[in-house]
Amino acid sequence: MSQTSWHEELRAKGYRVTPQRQLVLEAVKALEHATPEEICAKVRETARGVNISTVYRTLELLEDLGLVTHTHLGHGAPTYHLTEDADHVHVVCRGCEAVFEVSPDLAADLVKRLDVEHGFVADVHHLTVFGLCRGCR
Amino acid sequence: MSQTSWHEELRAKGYRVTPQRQLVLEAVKALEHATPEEICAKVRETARGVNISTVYRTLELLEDLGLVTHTHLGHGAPTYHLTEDADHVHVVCRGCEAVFEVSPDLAADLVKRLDVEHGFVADVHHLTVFGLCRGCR
DNA sequence: ATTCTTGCAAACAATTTGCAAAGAC
DNA sequence: GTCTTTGCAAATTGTTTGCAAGAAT
Repeated sequence: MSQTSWHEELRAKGYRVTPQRQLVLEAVKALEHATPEEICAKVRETARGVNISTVYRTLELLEDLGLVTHTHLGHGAPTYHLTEDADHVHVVCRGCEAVFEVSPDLAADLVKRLDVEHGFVADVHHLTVFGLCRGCR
Repeated sequence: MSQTSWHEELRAKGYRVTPQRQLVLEAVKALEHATPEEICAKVRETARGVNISTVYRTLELLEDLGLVTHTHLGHGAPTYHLTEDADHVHVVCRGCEAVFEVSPDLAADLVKRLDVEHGFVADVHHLTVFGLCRGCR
């Protein structure tokens, strides 16, 4: 995904390329699994700030464009990451709150059976499995 | 699970059996997949109302006792149901918002591999798979 | 009588929205 | 210059908390 490709995709759809949108995308790329608040804080480290509502609006836009995705890793705010970095399933330990990333291959059988037996196409990348890790069980 | 068993379990732990707690549990049983607000509304259909904060506190207590569990079926509030009715995996269609319940057996392979390959004990009942159903894909 | 539980109102966290000013094209 | 986007403040939604009054044991 080159710089120019999403710039042009934006413009082609009548949207505009703004510094805020570039900064938010860069923050998502840099942070990995960041909440909107964290992304906002990261962007504010640079000179020009960005308002939290702009972060929300921008994340929604970037998600529509398919550049970022989000997951719910627990109770609070969702976390965002680049779609291209998203080839994993999230595993969250309820004991120590640790978040692991495992191969989507582990869920291959589940995905296949949902498709064959129910005609359902699962989005593995949004999947989060809760439970207890080795140290906590 | 008989009436008396959880009443006595409550008392044994120093808690008290109150009408509110009985009403909330009955509402969870009756509604299935209900949010705290919905449970509150259901209870208010009966003569004596229950405050929303009491609903939250009661659900937390009932969850500690293992009588109810919750899942996140989307963006908003979590949904609660009886633990004994919880032997299924939730599948949510992002197209039509429909919620399906499928056999936990579908996830057996995932659970086993998480255990064998990562020492992680997955809680299938809290699992929610997002994707597109037959009609929406 | 003691101690737990409730209701209420206020605090809190996460998110959304209306609208005028600023910016991209 | 036109039309989108931003910032700001206010409104919304979901949840928690402090505390005095009320209820269970």
